[in-house]
Amino acid sequence: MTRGETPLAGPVQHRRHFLFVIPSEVEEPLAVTMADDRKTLEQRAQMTDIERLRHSAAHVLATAILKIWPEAQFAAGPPVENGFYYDLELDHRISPEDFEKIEAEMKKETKANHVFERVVLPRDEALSMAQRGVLGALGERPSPSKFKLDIIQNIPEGEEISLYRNGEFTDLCAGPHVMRTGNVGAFKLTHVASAYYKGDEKNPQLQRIYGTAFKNKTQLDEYFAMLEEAKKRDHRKLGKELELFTFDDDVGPGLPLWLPRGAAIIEELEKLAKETEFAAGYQRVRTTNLARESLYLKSGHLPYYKESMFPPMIVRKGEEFRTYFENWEKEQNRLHEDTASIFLPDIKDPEVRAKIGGMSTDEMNRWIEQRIAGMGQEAVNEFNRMAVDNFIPTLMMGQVAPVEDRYYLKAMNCPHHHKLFAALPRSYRDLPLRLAEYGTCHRYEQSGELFGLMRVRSLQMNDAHIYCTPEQFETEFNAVNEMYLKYFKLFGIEKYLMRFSTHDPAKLGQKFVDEPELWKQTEEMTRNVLKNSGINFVEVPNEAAFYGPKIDVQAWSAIGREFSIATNQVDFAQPRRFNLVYKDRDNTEKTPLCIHRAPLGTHERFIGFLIEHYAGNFPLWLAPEQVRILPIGDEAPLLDYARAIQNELRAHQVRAELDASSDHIKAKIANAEQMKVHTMLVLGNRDLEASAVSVRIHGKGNVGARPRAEVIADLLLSIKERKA
RNA sequence: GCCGAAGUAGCUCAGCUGGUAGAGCAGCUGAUUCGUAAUCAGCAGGUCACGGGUUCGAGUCCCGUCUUCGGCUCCA
Repeated sequence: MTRGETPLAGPVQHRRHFLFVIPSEVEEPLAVTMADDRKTLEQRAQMTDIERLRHSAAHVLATAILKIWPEAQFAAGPPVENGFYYDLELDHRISPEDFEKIEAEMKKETKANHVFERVVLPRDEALSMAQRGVLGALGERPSPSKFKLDIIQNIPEGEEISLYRNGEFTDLCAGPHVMRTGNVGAFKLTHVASAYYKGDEKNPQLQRIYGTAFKNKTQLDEYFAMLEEAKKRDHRKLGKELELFTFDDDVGPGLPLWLPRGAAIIEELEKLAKETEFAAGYQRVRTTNLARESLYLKSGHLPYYKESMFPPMIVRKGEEFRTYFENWEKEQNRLHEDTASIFLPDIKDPEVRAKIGGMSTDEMNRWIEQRIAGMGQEAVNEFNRMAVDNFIPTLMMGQVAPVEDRYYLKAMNCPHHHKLFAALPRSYRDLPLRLAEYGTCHRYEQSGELFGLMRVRSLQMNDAHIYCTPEQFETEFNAVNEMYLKYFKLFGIEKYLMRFSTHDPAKLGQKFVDEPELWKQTEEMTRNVLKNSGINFVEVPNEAAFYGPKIDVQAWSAIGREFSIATNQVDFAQPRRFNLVYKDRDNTEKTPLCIHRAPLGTHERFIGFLIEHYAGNFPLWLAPEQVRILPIGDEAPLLDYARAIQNELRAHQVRAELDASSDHIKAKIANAEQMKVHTMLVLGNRDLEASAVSVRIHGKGNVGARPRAEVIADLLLSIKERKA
């Protein structure tokens, strides 16, 4: 798989967070997916105006680069979400310092206002042009346009081949383009990155020059102003400024440490989830962070998911003894055969191993003597000679470190929860059984994938597994979706999308578990639930998990960053792997369905999302510091009054601080505003005399003085109701 | 993991082609007693990410490591 993404059921996903994952039996070949996904000419023609403009800007960029470096080899130059890029091969490493020079050439090209001319031509002619190096070039060149050549060779027979010209520049291109280069009104190169040709690391590595383009300068400026604004909301920046979390090299990459202010947000989310789930009939459970290898063998996560798990902890020195064992096994002599014939079956027999495991050294020696009693004297001598450094450690392997005894940090909670299901005899009366846990999971994300709080190696999910009968499924699934919607409403998440991934009946038994009826049934029910609930969703065929249909929940933060908050999945395979059963009405044992769900995803990602969503201006109930009391001056009676108010608030679990510094009131306010404290209570002698407090709300300013009791009551109500 | 860039005080950053490490904010101390976004002064704060190398001399040049950031098919 590319980029070491775990081979999961379903396609490789970039910057996606997997709630939990079960490997497919058959890894999906990537190449097939690519072939399937090739865009048709018709699809290509469907470009929006801005995409068309940006695609043309990519041609202008190529033109400019060729003016400076005529030998550059171009690959693909599409429009992308916020601009365009062009991939090229060039010995000179283009750096941002080159941008000015390139942009100047681009400017010349747009000033010249060349027409974009489309030419349709036969395949052999296109091939010949590529051979002569004229595609993606300003004219004939000594070496062929190799990427263009490759692209032409991959164009299906019968599909029209076209090229576009602007001035001296000719490029293989399906189009479409704007009329003239002058239509590319305003542009700017933004960054340079690297990319493999066709995204395959076996292919040459190319330089990717990114830029953006707009109709005019005003729109371009607006775009960059928006980017500036977005930067201010970046959760990494705000996380530091607001003292929410930190990373430390000694702790390790991707392992966030939550400062008190950040932990306060976590506490609130936990409280929210616990209340909501309790009301919805969930039960809390707690499971360990570690488990034996055998658990993950049973769940099927090993070896498929191994790459994404931290390497195992091996109890005692199993590896070392195994090496002895391997060396010993390699010995090709009579001794080997004799001893092997006696001891190999012993070593491989778990019962014998367990027996040896309980022996003291003396007992073991006696046992060995008994086992070799039938051998000739010569063999016994030889055996004794090598027993000390070879054979006994080999046996001890069975005693101290069997191969199975490895422990892994858990990467998902489901196997543990399945064990809890299995811990008690279950009847249909126990279902649905909803087990919830804020469990800490560890995943070995690739170093290049780590990204602030969005992609970490230590994470806590607001996880739960619902075990139910097929009859209960629809109600349960609907309830889960209701919960999602409730949360969206609470957090004011307006832009979201649920991607409903279904199976392809043609791939049953390969990509998808061979349960045609269950697939049909659960997909139908899921579809109904989605339709009836008015949820914004799209159906994505052929992208289901191996074991059942799933829903990915995507949301967009205020700065347009996409978040895959959670996946919500149906699973009818894992309960079977774990032999989970309940006794049904008819006294037969049946396997439950399992729904995996985590509406808030992980603390880490969700808080990252919230930081950007609120730009750090959290609503009162979530604010790390809900109230700060700011006395005007530091006279004793005033400070006593301030402390009394703080104590009263704290008694009601309100996160209230007191600024008793010698700063002037203006400075105290500035400090509190900077830390985005939600409510500031300004106290002067006027307030003291009137038993009042002056309320100032972050972002709103002074809202006036009111009686102390009234203000406190309002604060408590607002927190209790989680008002926006 | 791969490619590229970056790492200087708690934070934000300056430090030119190698020549004794700097500012603002935060911190500490003192003064200031101020009614809604920054009162004044003084002090302290650094193994220039880490480890090697070149050099009379390295924050600066070279190599390696770590971390962070931007990317790694939204596809002629």
